[in-house]
Amino acid sequence: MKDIAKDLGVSLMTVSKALRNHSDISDETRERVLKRATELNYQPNWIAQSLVTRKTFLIGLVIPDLMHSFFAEVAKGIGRKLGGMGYQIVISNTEEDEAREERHLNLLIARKVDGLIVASAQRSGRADVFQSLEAAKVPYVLIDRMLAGVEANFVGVKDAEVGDLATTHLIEQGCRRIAHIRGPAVATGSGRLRGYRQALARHGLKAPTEYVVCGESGDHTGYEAMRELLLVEPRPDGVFCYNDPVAAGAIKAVLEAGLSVPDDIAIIGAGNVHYSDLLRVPLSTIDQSTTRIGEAAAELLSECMTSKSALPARRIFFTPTVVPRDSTRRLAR
Amino acid sequence: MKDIAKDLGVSLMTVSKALRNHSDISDETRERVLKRATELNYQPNWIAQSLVTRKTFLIGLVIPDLMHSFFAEVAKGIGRKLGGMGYQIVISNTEEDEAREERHLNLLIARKVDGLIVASAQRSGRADVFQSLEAAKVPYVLIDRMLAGVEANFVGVKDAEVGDLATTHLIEQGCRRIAHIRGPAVATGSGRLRGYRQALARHGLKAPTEYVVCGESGDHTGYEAMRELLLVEPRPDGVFCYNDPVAAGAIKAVLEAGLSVPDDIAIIGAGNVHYSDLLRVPLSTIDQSTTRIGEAAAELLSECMTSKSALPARRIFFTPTVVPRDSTRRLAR
DNA sequence: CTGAAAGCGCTAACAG
DNA sequence: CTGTTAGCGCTTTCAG
Repeated sequence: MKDIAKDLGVSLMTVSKALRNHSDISDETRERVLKRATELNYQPNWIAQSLVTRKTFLIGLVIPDLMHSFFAEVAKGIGRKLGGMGYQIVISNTEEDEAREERHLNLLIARKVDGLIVASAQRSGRADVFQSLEAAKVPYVLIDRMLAGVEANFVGVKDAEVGDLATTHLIEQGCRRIAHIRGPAVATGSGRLRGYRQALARHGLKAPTEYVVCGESGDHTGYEAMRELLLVEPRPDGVFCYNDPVAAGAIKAVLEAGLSVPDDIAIIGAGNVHYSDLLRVPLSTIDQSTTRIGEAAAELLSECMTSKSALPARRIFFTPTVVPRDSTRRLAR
Repeated sequence: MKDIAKDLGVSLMTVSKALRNHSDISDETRERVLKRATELNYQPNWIAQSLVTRKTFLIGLVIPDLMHSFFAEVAKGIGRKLGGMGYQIVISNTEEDEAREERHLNLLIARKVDGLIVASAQRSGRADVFQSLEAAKVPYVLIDRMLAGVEANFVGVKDAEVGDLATTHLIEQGCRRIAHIRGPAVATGSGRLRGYRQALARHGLKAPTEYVVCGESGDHTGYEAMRELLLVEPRPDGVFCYNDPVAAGAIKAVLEAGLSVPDDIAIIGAGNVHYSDLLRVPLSTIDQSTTRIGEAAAELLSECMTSKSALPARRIFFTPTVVPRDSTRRLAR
């Protein structure tokens, strides 16, 4: 900028204004400045700019697992929406680790991101991290995983509803001994479990405690958990899995044991990841409007960032729906 | 910082030095500063810091598709390695669009990232974008997709080798009419095609031009391409697909047509994405050491960023290997 | 060991 | 319409 100003015999300010086409600059001057700028291949320094404007055009995206299609899809939706508005995304993969998440969140604050979108790995209760967010006045929106006791913007589905829907679907397909491979102790994990129990209760079904086993989040854990479940007597005839990757692993275990999906054991997941339809047995699942979650979160955040006064927290819930495929298609009833 | 200095009756400089535990500060002063800093919950402002030190601890990661497991896995490897060194990753999803990539690259430069890792969507030849990188002196390393005519750091595999390996595997399994669903016109796409042709030639096999059809990169395109291929006479008995998602889509199309994989048509992909084993038919594929690509790229970049003098460009090639699974397991022969 | 001066590259606010 | 002044929050350099 200094060079341009010198070359053109104008002041630094004139250049600055011309470059951002500020109103009060003559067309002629603006032209000259712009011309010289491209000649010199001038690149504005965002750092300096950020320092004075207090705006970085950086959004922090904190998620537990990039490899999980669900989050990758959400990330894509966010990137598209926010990218169009000139923001860039700094991503942080917490690998489902609370301490790591806290560290990264603080780094992002120190970096002065304009906003934050978080699918938190915090186990229920531990919400102190978000205190610092409030203190730092960084607008943020939670996605997918609600945090008990945090009054914050949220976009996602009601977890119990997902569990209820999935379990009810299995019951309608004629399953009577329904097991659940549960997820981590975050809101989604415990909410889906609650929904599962609720659906069973409503239909007067009981499940022994061994019918709820612990997966975590990946296909590998689904496989292991299912093998465990296969040893339980009486053997379940339906399994609701925490998410689609877990369900995919579970299907593998069932088939390996020489049993059929869905005839011996019906399986349903949650999340409707894009490759569910291509699995060993096309997977029935619960759709959560993944892409729209990302987009809605982006929009909500953008409103928070634009508005001068702090807006009241809003919660946007999408309605989950059953996507029936072969893995629960039972002829019998 | 100003507050701390005032409270303690020392100068701003003393605080600054104490905070970064610079050598020449008495232990006592340091203690006092640190104590007061935590009391006030002081958070350093990285922007101001970056402006003067010319270091942002930000790495740009430019990839064509976050949803593709391959890139998600690479991203994870990079994040883990570089995250441990204090860097954060700003990600940019180009969606295989050259113009978009160019725009994002320039944004990242303006943002003064310390380094760049790029799986470029540039079609062969168009390498002018990377001129600006050189001009801006941002260290960068290319991954997965080499760029003709760009003398740059690279980490990945030799594309022709992948194509050759896959095709040869099909031949060894007894296939004689081998088709190829090719990828986009980037290095990986054309390299794999070259390898396919090379393997056919070596074994004295011919393939009519209709045996090479165009997919792009996703499972949907694989499905469409395969349907097209099923109409060709004589029908192929083996198909090498650009990547695993494409192969997954292709399998779906074959099964839908009432044919068997691998008996009627054997199928092999490339990339060894983590769910390959869970597909309709467990997918044979070519492993490219995905995670190690990410890690190696991160290490290479970190060396470039650390070294004061510009290092000569290095190229790291991993050796691709066949991962045989059911989709090519033919009893015959 | 501590501090004063100067400045990173840019912009807000106001004066000419 | 153009320019001056005064910083943003921090670090580097060099003198006490």
